Amino acid sequence: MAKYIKKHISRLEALPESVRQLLKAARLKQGWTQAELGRRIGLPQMHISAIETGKIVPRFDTLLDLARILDYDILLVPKTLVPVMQSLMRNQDSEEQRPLYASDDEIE
Amino acid sequence: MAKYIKKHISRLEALPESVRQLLKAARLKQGWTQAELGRRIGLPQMHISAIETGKIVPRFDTLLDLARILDYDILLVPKTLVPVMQSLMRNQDSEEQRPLYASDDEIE
DNA sequence: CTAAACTATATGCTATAATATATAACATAT
DNA sequence: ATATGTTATATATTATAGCATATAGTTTAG
Repeated sequence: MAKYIKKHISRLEALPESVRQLLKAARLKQGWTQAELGRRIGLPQMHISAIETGKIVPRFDTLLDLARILDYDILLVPKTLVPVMQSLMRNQDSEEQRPLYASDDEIE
Repeated sequence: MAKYIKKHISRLEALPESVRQLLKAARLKQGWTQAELGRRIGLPQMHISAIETGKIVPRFDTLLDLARILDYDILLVPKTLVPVMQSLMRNQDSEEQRPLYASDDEIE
């Protein structure tokens, strides 16, 4: 049976820049402060700051809470469909505002 | 300044069932055991099991590693686009196989 | 310029993801 | 039925997300 290779070397890296930018932009679009956003999902202001500045990588459920309160959702999609989805987001972009897609740049 | 409300009551719940089903299905599609999958991203078999069975909620970067090695990606998308994306995934579904989209059921 | 609002950083603590190892439970094949 | 491969559970430790509070910077409004 194959053993894992890495020995206690954390895989941890910061959230992708694009994700953090998007979260911040979405928060500002709602006109919320970090404290106001945190209040809505039960996180202290300090934590929102840490996430936006890349100090920590949130758990998946935390990111999902954040996304949803900010009118986003998180989808697991087959790689083959990613380009199509990106163009969809860029189009909506034209008629609205933001560079709305994320998770494009590498996390490592 | 508004204070957060919840006092140390964890927001933690299991990963959405649909996400866990998808991860497992994608792993099996590749013909990988939990140990083999874990080896590829540096996680012990036990951890893969815990994620698939909903014992833990992984960090975002962990889920991203998992998704990508399984030929998926994670997108943050505006809620307004979710229905379109879902139908896109269902269509590809017809010509391929899985109910490919996730994060639809609630986490709380 | 000063005050107020907001954001980033600091410290200590708690909960839990992640690491490591072992083994029980389950499935599959011979 | 037993050996083999696979998955789930158990225990212990370490790393870090998250909680709570305080405060130092930074930005914005008057």
